[in-house]
Amino acid sequence: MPELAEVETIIRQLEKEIINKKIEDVFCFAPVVLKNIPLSSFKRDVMGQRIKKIERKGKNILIYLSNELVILIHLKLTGHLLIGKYDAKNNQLIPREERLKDPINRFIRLAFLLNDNRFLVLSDLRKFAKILLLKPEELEKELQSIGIDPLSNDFNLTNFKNLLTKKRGPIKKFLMDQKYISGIGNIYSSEILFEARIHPLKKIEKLTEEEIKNLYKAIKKVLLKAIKYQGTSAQDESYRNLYGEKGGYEKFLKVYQREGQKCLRCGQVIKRIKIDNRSAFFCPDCQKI
DNA sequence: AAAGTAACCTGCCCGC
DNA sequence: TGCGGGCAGGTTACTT
Repeated sequence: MPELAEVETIIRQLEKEIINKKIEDVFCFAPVVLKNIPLSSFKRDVMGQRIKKIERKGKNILIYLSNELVILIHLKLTGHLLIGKYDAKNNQLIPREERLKDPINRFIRLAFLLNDNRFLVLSDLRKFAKILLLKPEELEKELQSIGIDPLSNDFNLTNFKNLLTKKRGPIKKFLMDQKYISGIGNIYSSEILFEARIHPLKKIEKLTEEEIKNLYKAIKKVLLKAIKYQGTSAQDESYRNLYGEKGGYEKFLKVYQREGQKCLRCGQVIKRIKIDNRSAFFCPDCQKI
């Protein structure tokens, strides 16, 4: 579900909504989401703590607590973080029957009750999402293999070129590999390569100077615009922001999920191929191999 | 060491 | 109508 733009949108909304709130209670309906700690310990360590800081590392959401512990949430493919879905009258999570009718809320796996009587909820159809509770040193270890953030100041053309020398093979694989650059997934890798006019199978070692520069610019351009429009909800039950709203970037997608449709730049038919078992969308005319 | 594959799960859609 | 196969935004563990 979420890539950098979607997680960044959620982070900004979380900062608005839950900073300094206290976690009063935790309800878990699928303990499988807690990957490194039993529910009972998680509740013990988290209840009564205040939320001090929210951060994004790649696609990871970090919630810093007043007792120095950090909740790490990764939404994987179908996770949603939602706020405020609760039964105000009874001051509880909306009843199960009601939840199951709602396409997003029917998959609630874990809920935090906050001291403003709202719930922060993790919904996740496929149960791939993970929640970890970490000490600072554990967090550091957990994040050590996460690559540079493409929005950070350190992500400049020189550093980008250096990274490219560390890997060979299809450029799309490189863009999606979180240990080099963090935050780019299947949607934006296709969109970035279209913007840069580079074929997704183009080998890193065959990229020209100009292509590298174009790719660098395309990464920033596409991601910033995607954040501006609060991410992409490509399918019906896909990404939602903290308030359950869809993203606004779908209407700007040029190739992703446009197989068989005409390229908006040249009219050629958009193709889909498999790279590393993931769909890659591209224009065979605009994007050079 | 890099590359491929299965696995984690659930639901939907398509064709037969 | 039912069933099987393929598909889906991500990552990791295991095998070649």
